[in-house]
Amino acid sequence: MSQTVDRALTILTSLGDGPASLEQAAARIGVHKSTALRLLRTLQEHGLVHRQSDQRYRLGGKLFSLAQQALEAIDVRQVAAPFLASLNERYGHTVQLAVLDMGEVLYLDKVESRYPDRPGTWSDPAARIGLRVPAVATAVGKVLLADLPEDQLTAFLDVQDFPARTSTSIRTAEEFRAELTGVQRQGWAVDQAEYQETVNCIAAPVVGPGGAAIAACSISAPVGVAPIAELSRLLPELLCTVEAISLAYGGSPTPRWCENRCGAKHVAPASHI
Amino acid sequence: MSQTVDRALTILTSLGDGPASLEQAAARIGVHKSTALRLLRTLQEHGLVHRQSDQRYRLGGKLFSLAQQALEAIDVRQVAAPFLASLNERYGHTVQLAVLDMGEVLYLDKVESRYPDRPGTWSDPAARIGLRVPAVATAVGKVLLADLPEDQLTAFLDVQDFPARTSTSIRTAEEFRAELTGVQRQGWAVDQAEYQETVNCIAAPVVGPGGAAIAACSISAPVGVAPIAELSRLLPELLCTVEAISLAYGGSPTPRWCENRCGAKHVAPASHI
DNA sequence: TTGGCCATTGCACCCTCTGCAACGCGCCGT
DNA sequence: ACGGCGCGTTGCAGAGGGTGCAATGGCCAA
Repeated sequence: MSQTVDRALTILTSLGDGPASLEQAAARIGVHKSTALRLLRTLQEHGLVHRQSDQRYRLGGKLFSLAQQALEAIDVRQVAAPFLASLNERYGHTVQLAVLDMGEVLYLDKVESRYPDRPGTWSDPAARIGLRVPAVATAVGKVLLADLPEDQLTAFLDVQDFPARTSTSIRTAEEFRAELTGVQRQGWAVDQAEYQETVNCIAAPVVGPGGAAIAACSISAPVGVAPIAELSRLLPELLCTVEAISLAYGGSPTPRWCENRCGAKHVAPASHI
Repeated sequence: MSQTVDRALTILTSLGDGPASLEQAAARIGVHKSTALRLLRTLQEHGLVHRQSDQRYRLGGKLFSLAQQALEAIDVRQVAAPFLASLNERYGHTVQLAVLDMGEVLYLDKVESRYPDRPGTWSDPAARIGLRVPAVATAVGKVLLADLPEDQLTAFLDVQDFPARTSTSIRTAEEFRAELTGVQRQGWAVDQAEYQETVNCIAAPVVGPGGAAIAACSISAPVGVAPIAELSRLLPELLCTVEAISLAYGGSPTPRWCENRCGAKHVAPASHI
């Protein structure tokens, strides 16, 4: 829409691939050096890029504060937090909250499993708050995609490829559509080691006031800790939790496309004030 | 430098204060609605802002990936990580790595204390990776400011105020300059509950190839766990650690302004591959 | 010292950004 | 139901500002 800003943001994004000199940065987006210089200067003034001692540019520290503020602005997260904690406390598995953002799954919150196989900090690449993962290979992704209107879903699947991440990965758009149909019928989704060979996952949608799935909540565990059959036993609990979150958020208890779903009694969140 | 980009980034920053409608966003930076619309659209195309269901704009999910990439691009962090872990393992206190960014201290890494008084996750507001705190009230800040060239330091102190955060906070620029002189002489800094009433801290600089302090490493502990005298006993260990990090990073063992400093033997980092 | 490389600056052209005004749309009150 | 109101959106003409070229400056290595 705005060429100048577009170029500046393209440079910013390109710096995500690693630091770059002025010439490199200019070459990456195909503009003259002097143009890139002005854009980078402006980005630098705002702290979004940083000039290191070797004069190369890299992403700046302001991004941390913005990311933090972005997280705080997403209010589903606030509402869901105590429910996630409660779910984690009861079974000890990893509980996550995610949304769909620009065609990818974006993790908003995470309560770490009790069996400490991974530190679970920022630097943990496995699953981190703010992490983006492909939607088609995860249970939360299926749940969120199942809520998309038909035209958006079609547009999305058209540009999507289905790499064989694991032996159980879904490999075609047709297969995935069939999977989504099942998700819509039952109101939840499962990921049987489709993204990571060693991790199973079940997910269900958080429904907002408009009846749309605004987020998804998942329980995941290493296959060694909980095989899919055992994880499935927690399904009623997960469904109760997402219903409770949905109601707390002012939404409907079930997504508009869900035809039937187990209706267990609601579980109050742990007493977090 | 570039008016258009500057306005776009100003809008972006202003969204950190909370979601805003188009008119509000336009008013915040004092431009016409249509101008703000185009800027916001461009930001939105790049995922830096998100338009929520009530049509208001808020910070977008792309910021998470950028923040993550920004963290990875800072290579001091990679180099220092095993040393920090080692230091934490030996004494159990919180160990942090920080840099100076836009006149503020920016925490790059943190190894949590073993005494679990705080969860220490993203949502922990006390001290988080990516958190920014005022430089004049922290030990790491003193160490990093002590390395600044005189003119930059003067410019910095001119616009700096010294609020009384705690009873021991430094209150004037003169007092702070005196403190810095001491820091330069001894090569390390201390924070005796100057930022938070209950937390003491010692810090020392990581020195880069150019002889400048590129980062600072600190050990901190609640006053109840370790009074300042006890914390000071860890000073030799801290100094050894920053020397080792500096050498691993290709820098000098001591900062260019450090006149004398205890020279204990280097400690190898824990065997992280 | 010299050469090359890269960041930086000055400048003229003209692209594109801007603000205005008109329009569309949903909401609320009468 | 109607009309007014508030807000987002669009088209357009003018000019402010962005762009690329070319020249300068500074740094490092040969």
